[in-house]
Amino acid sequence: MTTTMDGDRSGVPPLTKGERTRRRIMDSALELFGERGYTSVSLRDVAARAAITHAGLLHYFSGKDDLLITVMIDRDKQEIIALQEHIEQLSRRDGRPWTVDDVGLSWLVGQIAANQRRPDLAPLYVKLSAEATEPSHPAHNYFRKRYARLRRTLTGSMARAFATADPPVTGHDPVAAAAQVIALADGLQIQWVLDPDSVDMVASLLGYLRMLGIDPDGWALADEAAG
Amino acid sequence: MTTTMDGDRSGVPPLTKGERTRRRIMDSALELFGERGYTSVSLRDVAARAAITHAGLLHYFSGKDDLLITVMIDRDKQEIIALQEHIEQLSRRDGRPWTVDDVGLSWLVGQIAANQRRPDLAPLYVKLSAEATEPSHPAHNYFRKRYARLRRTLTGSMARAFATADPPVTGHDPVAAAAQVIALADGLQIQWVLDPDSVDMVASLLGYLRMLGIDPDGWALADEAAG
DNA sequence: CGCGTTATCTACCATGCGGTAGATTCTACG
DNA sequence: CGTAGAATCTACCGCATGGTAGATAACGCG
Repeated sequence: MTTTMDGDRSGVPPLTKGERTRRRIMDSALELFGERGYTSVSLRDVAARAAITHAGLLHYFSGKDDLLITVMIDRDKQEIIALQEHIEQLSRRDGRPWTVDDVGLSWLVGQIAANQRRPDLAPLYVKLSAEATEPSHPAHNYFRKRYARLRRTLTGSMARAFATADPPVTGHDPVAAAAQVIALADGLQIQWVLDPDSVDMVASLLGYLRMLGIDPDGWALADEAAG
Repeated sequence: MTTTMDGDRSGVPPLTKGERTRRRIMDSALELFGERGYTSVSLRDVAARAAITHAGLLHYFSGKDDLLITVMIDRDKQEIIALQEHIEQLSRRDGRPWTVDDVGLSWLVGQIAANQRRPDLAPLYVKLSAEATEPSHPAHNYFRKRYARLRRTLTGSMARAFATADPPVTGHDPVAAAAQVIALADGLQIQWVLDPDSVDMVASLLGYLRMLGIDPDGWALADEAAG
């Protein structure tokens, strides 16, 4: 259900047994949190999916909260790595150094497209970000920071897209547009997860960007999934 | 914390004791679900806020699920009534029969504005709609229907707004635009609930509508709250 | 006022929870 | 191959949960 046990790539880090188990736990946790949210998933649930006892799980994580934030931060790292690799790949292909500002928007759309095809992560973020709204939630601060970071990054991308559009876009505020495109992506995912036929997330996002004066038609949408 | 006990309006239905208790329970439930979501609120929590025992609560509702959907459907009824009253009031004022299509969009914006001022309902819908994403959730079907209804209603409003705009808007699909404006409202609320200073929901919504070619400047935004 | 109905309480149940303690099995390295 | 240390298990704790049973208290109508 998660990953095969012996899929070790040629030799470099032989990955001790404990590390493998830890990974298995984190994979299971990510799946289950996506399926049913944080609060209603028990440590025993996660442990069972990882073929372990819940006491065994607690050998690796100090508690349920620890498991959650560890998993989320790990997701972030993978996301950032994937984005950087994508940028490097593009730069190599075009013999030109692309930046985050250049590819941020197309990356966002690519992520949504990936979610729409292999629907694992969308429910995770939909459920968790809503739960984490409560200040006492263990992931509250994580999500505040995540959204702040996302807005910052996309503000840069938006400004860049405005500047390089043909004709250049002058009437819109990149800060507001960044928050708006994030909101749109989130809201679309809610409707889509509730009823996948009700809405075409990618088309809607691209339409929105075109409305802003940005032309996404030439984008090579990042096709690979996120991690 | 909820309503005062003797706020009975002049006489018509003297409201039996049981009915009053039932109302008190529903009010408490709505508050708590908004504060902490459905799953993590216990019947004892709700009962305590309603100054009753959890067993006493179960005299009125057959179970936790029953309580949830009863409360949500009740909210819907109040929402619809408030909308109709708003329409009638406008029609009386202008001596002209307004319809839902005429006021739908301004109503939506008014609701968001109300949420932004008195932040009770926004967290409720943010948390519940995310939880209800899971098909086994007791409110899953409720939310599917709610969103479908919302899209239908706003599609009409959108078409009307496009037609009556100056100049009339031709390039946009009312169906897609309806889903988009709902998504935008939802997504903005997530960011706003997480960090109220991060985003101006009303300004963002109005900006979006203007971008569509709709001019909301003349709207008399519905100022009163919803329930 | 009397009394049936309704509302509410106390007490209980089985279940599942997060977390801990300590015994036991397995791993991997010298 | 032996053994220290890591990994994992069994067993338990206290607590909260949703729900039930039945006794008791309050209401409100005749």
